[in-house]
Amino acid sequence: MAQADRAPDATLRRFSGYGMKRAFNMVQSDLNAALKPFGLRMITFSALVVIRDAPGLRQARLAEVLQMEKPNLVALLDELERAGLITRTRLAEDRRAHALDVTGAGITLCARALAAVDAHESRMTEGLTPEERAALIRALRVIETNGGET
Amino acid sequence: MAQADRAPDATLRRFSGYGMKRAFNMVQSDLNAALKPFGLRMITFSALVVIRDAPGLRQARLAEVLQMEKPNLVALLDELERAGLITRTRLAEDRRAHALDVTGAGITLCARALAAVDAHESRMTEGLTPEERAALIRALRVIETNGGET
DNA sequence: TATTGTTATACTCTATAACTATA
DNA sequence: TATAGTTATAGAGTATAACAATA
Repeated sequence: MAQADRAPDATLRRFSGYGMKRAFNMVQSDLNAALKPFGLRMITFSALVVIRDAPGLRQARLAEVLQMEKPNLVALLDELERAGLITRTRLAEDRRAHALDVTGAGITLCARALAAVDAHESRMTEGLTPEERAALIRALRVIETNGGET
Repeated sequence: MAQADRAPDATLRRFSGYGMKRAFNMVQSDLNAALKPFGLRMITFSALVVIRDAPGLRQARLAEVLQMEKPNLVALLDELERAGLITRTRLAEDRRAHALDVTGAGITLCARALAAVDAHESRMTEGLTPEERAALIRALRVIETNGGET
């Protein structure tokens, strides 16, 4: 009878990682749906925002910031470049490197996508107070930092 | 000068989903490392725990609980069965269905793996008070629920 | 007809090795 | 010799269609 009342995943619910995976699955599908009208995915959106906020940065640095391997960045940037949202410019001071910059069209799209992602964030955190949302983001950062120390 | 002080991903840091992805990446790699000595991965561990806590449940139900597609469960259960941790038994009342159960060896391994995952959880949430950890889990559940309503 | 478990398959994400051109 | 970007490739994880056995 205690057994019947217990959710089958009650043991797993005690772990923050389980809740994170399930919550993130929801976030991911809602976010990708929100970005689809702009021709963006979660990862291309992230790259676009970072390049906009750090004009001229190199690919190796972008890979570092977004915690991805350089090879996986290539197709992604090809995609953004083909869409006319960013440019790759060979640097005069080091002709191996490319400077990344957002085009005018990219800046416009980035701003509109950001508004859509703000709406997505509001949807997903509905029911949380601003303080609870801030505490969530802080707690996630603590976990990220703890993991990075390994 | 304001620009120089700003992290390249400061705009993204305002979104809980970004923090969730980064935190979860850390959780996932630490957890998989913690489970490796037991021959388990995150997903096989989760399945093992759920089967232990809900003996006799069917594959379709397990897929539902773990939010995965039935075809993806097959290889996973083959793996647990080959390792001697679970059994699949044809049901007399519905010979299409399989009842899933954990073996004695499975129960022992499950208990030991759970202790390792508890230690992992402590590592990852170090620096958070018990109240902050509870609030994190609650906030993640709110987000999961908000997503499910879409 | 519908459902359980299964097979086959494809698509995304991620990780590594090795190449090229520059330094 | 080392580094930036690239190519090729392989492994997870995940999603869908369709099948055999059973209801």
